[in-house]
Amino acid sequence: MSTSRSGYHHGDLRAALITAAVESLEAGETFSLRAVARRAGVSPTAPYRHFADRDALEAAVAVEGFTDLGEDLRRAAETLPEGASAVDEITALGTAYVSFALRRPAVFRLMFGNACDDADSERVRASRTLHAVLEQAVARLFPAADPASLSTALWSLAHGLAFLHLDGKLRPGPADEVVDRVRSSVVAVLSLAAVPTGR
Amino acid sequence: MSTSRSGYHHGDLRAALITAAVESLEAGETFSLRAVARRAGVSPTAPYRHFADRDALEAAVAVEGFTDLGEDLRRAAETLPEGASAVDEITALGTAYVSFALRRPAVFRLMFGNACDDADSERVRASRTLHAVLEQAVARLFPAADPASLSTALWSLAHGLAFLHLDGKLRPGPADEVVDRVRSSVVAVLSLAAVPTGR
DNA sequence: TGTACATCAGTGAACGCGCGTTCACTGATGTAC
DNA sequence: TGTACATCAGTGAACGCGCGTTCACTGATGTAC
Repeated sequence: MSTSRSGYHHGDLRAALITAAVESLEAGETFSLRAVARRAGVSPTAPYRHFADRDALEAAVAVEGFTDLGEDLRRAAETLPEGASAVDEITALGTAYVSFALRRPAVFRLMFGNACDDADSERVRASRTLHAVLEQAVARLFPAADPASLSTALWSLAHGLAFLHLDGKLRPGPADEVVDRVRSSVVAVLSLAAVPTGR
Repeated sequence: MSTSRSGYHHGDLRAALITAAVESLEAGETFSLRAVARRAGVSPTAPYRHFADRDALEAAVAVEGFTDLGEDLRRAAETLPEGASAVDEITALGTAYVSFALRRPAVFRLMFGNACDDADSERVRASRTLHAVLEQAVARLFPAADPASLSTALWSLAHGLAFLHLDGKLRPGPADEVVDRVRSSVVAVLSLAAVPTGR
């Protein structure tokens, strides 16, 4: 593959289109093949050399999003201080998840906001990888718990926090507050079992 | 307001349009003012007698959605058997929430899938009412816990479960399974505090 | 090293579509006298 | 009770828009000889 930029042959238009799509989304535009091409400085039909149709481009953007989110989570787990507790680690993962959603709302929506039933697409695989990573972390941190139920519950907690913030149902606030809210949600839920109930 | 159906004057087109919009969404169509008018059997411009623009109609649909969801939650809380535990009640509320999302996915998405920053709209108020109802239930069921943190956490848990099912990240399955999954998520999270960790 | 040529990766005009919205209009309704 | 008329709630033609996609095309590239 050539890397020259003659102006006609692009070099790596496929990657450039995905980047342009992400930029376009993050600029608040609605996703459209034409707008992406425009932003990449290319004719409206050029994307068809690299993607079968609009949906294929959208799927590629979603896959990139899942990859990025996965990296964020990995980084969050790696940069924990020595002696961090299990709750610290879960909080760190949850915070990374919610932060990603708030930092890149349109990409996050695109990743999750589609039914996308084609069972074996790269896109579905990317989301399953994410789930597996979380499940392994949960199994390691809470070896006595049922990893499937607990990872589903914790993923849902983070996912719900993310979307409720995104949709303005919970006030977004500065970055610090997000950490606090994630932590206090985790703590509230974890300490629940020890607390007397109203019945 | 007249209730005759002469064919020209509709009677209650406002309500009919909201109903048509809900039907249209539940039929899997993308939301559009023209499509809604078509479904209501009325010209494309008739809605403008009742709604300022497309967004106003959309907001009205969202408000109706919040009302319906609120009723579902109230009904779920009322129909609990005698002697149900706090966990039973939380599970029932969560199940009602997730069931609503699965039964009416497009309406649920419309209710939540928009930033909608106009702070004082009926729409925002409807969603706040929902939050308040949940917070009261939590305060009653778990009087010793911090109601704000805990209700946020539990709302997020249900909301995340709903969206992850909707988006195919967790397999939907039959209705029974949803109850099971909500219950096992709640239980997993509640019993976590009592379980030894991997650190 | 030079050249012919196949292939690749773009262009740009054109298509049909459904959309939101405007406008001047008109049929139906209900009220004042 | 009958009629004139204001108001209300629809119509339907028209607009401009951006979209996804097709098509025949052409410039650039790299390889075989």
